[in-house]
Amino acid sequence: MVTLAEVAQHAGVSASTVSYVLSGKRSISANTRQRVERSIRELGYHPNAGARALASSKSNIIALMVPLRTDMYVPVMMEIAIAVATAARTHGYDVLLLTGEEGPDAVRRVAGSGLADGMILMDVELDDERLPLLRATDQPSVLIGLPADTNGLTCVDLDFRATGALCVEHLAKQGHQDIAVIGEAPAVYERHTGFAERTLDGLRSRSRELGVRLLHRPCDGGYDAMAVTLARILDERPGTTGIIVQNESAVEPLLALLRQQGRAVPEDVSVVAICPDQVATQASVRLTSVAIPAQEMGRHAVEHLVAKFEGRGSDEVVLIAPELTVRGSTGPAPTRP
Amino acid sequence: MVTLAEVAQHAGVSASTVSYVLSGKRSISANTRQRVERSIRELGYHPNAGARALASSKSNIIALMVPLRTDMYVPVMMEIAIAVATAARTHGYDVLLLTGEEGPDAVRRVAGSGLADGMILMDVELDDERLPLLRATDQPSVLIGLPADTNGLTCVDLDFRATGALCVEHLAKQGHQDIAVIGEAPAVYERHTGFAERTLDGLRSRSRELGVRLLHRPCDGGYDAMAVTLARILDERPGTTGIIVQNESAVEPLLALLRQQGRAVPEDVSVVAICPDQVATQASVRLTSVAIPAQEMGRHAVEHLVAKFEGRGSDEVVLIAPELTVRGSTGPAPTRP
DNA sequence: ATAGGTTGTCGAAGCGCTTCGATACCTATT
DNA sequence: AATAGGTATCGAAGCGCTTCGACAACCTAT
Repeated sequence: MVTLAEVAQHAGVSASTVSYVLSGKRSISANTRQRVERSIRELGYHPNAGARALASSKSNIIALMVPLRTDMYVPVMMEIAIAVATAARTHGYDVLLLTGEEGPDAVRRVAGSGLADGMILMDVELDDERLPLLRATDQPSVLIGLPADTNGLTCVDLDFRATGALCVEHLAKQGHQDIAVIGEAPAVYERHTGFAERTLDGLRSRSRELGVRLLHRPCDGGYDAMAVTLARILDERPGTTGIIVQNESAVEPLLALLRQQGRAVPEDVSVVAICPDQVATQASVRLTSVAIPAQEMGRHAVEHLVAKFEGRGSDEVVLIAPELTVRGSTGPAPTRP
Repeated sequence: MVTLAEVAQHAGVSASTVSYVLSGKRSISANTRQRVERSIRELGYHPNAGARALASSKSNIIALMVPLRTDMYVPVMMEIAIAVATAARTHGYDVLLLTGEEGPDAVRRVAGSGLADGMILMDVELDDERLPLLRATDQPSVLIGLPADTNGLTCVDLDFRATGALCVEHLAKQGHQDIAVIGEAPAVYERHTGFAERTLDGLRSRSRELGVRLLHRPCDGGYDAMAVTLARILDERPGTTGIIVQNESAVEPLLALLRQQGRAVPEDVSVVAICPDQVATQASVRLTSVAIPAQEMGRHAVEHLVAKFEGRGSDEVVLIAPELTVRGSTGPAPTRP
């Protein structure tokens, strides 16, 4: 294991000089810099992370807390996690993966031990139990998702309210009067996950404004649950011509069932999905959808956190504007007989 | 920030005593231990990770390298990653998330900086470019997946060869003579990912032994690709009565297409999937399947790595025996007219 | 010619912890 | 009674780095 001191000796300078070459915090003559850099290369030197952390009180690590649940939105979570890791590297940070398992204790452990310089929390609930701790330790942090009280917190999320509104608008504009919403699993609502409720909020208020009728039903993933939910919807509102789905694992079952019942998409029923683009383009019908911008969310989260490290951060809520991509699954409402 | 020294002072003992209470490496009287533990609680002390790493040359961190690609098997990857993180915690380790982005350099960086005590590599290719480096730095490591040359390496994986064999056996036992295999995306084979080739190997040799005919076609995920692939298969082998799928994102499209063509599952066609249980149970037909034991793989990987840290590790290849669960998608081959 | 700035380098202190003797006391064993 | 072996504790060194103050060497402006 090569140390700073060995590099210094090899280059014929003092240890501090090598350190300054590495950090650039003091000016170094071109000559010396080159000699040092050459020694570093020749000896294959890598600074020791622990020593660095100890001396500088900076670990260059960002903790990422992902939910333990694998019951929803897994690909999106994964994409966000990877986006976070990638973005973090471009700023010189590594990412520590914490699962929800430990719960709030993880916050305490990380903050207390100086393991990470800050943390990013995913899957934030409206009244998340980690938040009081986060506020107490003044650990720099960014949330992906929106809690009920965002006071003193920095949050990044898709604007799900606007997303809901956008979906309704798109269908209403095409003449749909009766719209059904197939939502997340009931458990998601029970847990008071913010995004689900906000989407619903956007859906409801916009449909009220536009004077269209809206029916919302939570739905577990999978074929069987979907069959029950769809039957119930069509029973209650036989005139439904527009469907909005917000549950990745309900998308394909829904399309299969519609097909099976002889309802053509988009001629008889229009379908709008809120899901990653990959799902929308790979489904059996190319779906008109609002994408979940996982990449962008991950990148934003990292950038805001790094900004905080550098003292230029501000507590703010960043809502990413939704974008609706029209594909083949929506069209004008069929004229009533 | 509370330090060891402060705890020591508060408890009226020396710093080293506190350290020994924490590590248990020397005997401490019950009395002293309790006093120290009380001080620790009262002051809310957390050992500083950096200092600890520096002094002990142990970071208590495991690096996990996940593939950057999100084109395949994402939920499985995620499940493994979470299983690794969870298992690591039970052994007192945290997990550092590295993306494939950096490639082999990440291995060098982590090994050189002492950031992690060892690493777990996922999505290992047959001739993986990270392996030479791994062998050069004697960084403790475990691979999830199997490279061509496992010499000097510890690997954990599902026994995909046995998996292939098991699928063929199950179908052959029910009288199926013409079996089609819908494989992973062509890109996966081009990349020479071990598991895909090993599955194929198992499928082929067992079908040869059992005297059944086998047709293998790679297939991208999604509906359109599946339609093309299925049409081609049924064109070449109209008598196909058994289908084995090894591509999560082809499962639902396949079932939809079969339904659409009036082929009943399992009366006309039997389908066996190689996929996580969740996919098998949530599909529109409850699928007979061989599960990918993500949890188990993650746990095994961690345990072997920790064993290496403690000097009781051995280089070995752990192949997890596949288990086939019979659900509703397979049955006796239809009798030929 | 001199005061005042820059620039480039060094030495030393110290970050918070682990760990290796050393020491002091106590209990068995001869 | 003298010795050996345990047990419980302390002090000090040192892990590899960052960073501060000092200082020499050189500019520039008066």
